[in-house]
Amino acid sequence: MSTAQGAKGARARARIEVTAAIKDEARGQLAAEGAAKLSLRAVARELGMASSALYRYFPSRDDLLTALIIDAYNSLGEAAEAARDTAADAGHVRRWTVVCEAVRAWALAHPHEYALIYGSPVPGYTAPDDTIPAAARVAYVFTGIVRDAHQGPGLAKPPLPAELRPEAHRMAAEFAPDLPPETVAAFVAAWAELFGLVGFELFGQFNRVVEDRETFFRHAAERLAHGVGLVFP
Amino acid sequence: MSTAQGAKGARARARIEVTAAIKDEARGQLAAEGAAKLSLRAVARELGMASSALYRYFPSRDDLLTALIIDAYNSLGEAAEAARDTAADAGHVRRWTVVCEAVRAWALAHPHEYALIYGSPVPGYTAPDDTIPAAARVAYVFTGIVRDAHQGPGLAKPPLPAELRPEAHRMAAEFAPDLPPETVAAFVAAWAELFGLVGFELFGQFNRVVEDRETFFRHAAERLAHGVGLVFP
DNA sequence: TCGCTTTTGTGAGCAGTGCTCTCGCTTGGT
DNA sequence: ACCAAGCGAGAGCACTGCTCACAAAAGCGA
Repeated sequence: MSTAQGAKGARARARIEVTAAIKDEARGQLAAEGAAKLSLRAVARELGMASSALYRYFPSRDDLLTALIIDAYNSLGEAAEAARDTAADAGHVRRWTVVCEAVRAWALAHPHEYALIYGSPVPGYTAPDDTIPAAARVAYVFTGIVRDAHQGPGLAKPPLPAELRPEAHRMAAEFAPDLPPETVAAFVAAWAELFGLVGFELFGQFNRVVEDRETFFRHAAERLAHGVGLVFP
Repeated sequence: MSTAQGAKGARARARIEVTAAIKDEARGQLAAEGAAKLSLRAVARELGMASSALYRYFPSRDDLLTALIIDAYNSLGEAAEAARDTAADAGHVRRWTVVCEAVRAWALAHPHEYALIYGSPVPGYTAPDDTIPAAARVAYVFTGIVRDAHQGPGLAKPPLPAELRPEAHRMAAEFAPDLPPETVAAFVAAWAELFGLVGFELFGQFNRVVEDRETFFRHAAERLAHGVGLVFP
């Protein structure tokens, strides 16, 4: 037999350990210098291994980056979920804005990671499929709040122009059959608009324009909540 | 004296000519492959000059990039202005959405340029001062529409929470003393939110989510107009 | 236990990058 | 006609992502 250790052979355990070490070091460089300056050789150097050895774990630099992208999505998702849970028994609008503020806070704390996932997608044009579930986590937190409001008496239906009805019905049928189509359409827009607010602040578009960004953002988020139909505090 | 030619000596003319050629070639590479793959050496190669000669015109790669950034802002600004002029005598909401759609169309037509200016700012953290006036052009088109509505009877005042009043007054005093503070605050938010919508579509966040993006965007833009207080069609 | 295959790690090497420096040539102004 | 400034060329440095042939090492069936 063998060492009868934890599980699945020491070989496999070492592999995931080294993989994690590489990602950690890479994440550090990403946070410090940005995705553009993330260098495989520097990561290998810091880990005391030959640069070529790193290719046993990630077939290319882009693959390392997409791994970091997934981690970033999950980190942001966790932050959003944690914020939702701390405000579990507040009103719907309050819960919405609390999560919005958590997203903003995460972005300000991890600017380069945020740029990696919501800025220009550096590698190719279309995101790899692995990123989709991780990316959906934040959105899921928001839809959960909307869903709660819908089950209680806290959701007003936004107006839905006739021209947009087919698309709204399609989106609702596919992603949230239990929610009114007008709500789903309004939510998708608010979802994108929220990240417009965060991105503008983070990428310097608000420099010399918005000063008190904290309160500005909070009220913008509140207006987004109203736009989705969240009415009670 | 001199050659009595067009102006300021042939030397200077040649310089701006070569500078333009470099920018053109660089813009081509940017559009084709993205900012990450823009290579000074490739530009020089394509122009038939030594790569070191290029440094007579742009002290560094980042300087070339910021030149392209300014050009991109101006190109987007021109597109917005042109759109505004084509709808000169439509209602305020219609003019607003027409300009929004022009911004979106420009972004879809120049994805890498858009990513360069509204995606992650690649060079440093703060944008060079030269970019500010160019960046303001688009915003100025929108404020022009809002101002027109304000001078006519087409502008409703959005609600302004007490907490946001100081900031709204400050922004209004600084940028648009002729507009109500509540309008200015709502506009700044709508401005950022608009680019959230465009960015999400362009960067693939709407993949598998929004199908009929044209009409989805149009109505989202309309709702933004209403949020700012634009009421008449 | 032996032997074999698969997995890891190594170092050299290729093609490419941004950028610097020195060297000559051309040009503009005086 | 001279001299300084501007401009282009080439070599070179330090760095990058990535590939390849090769050597240890670990796992596993016999």
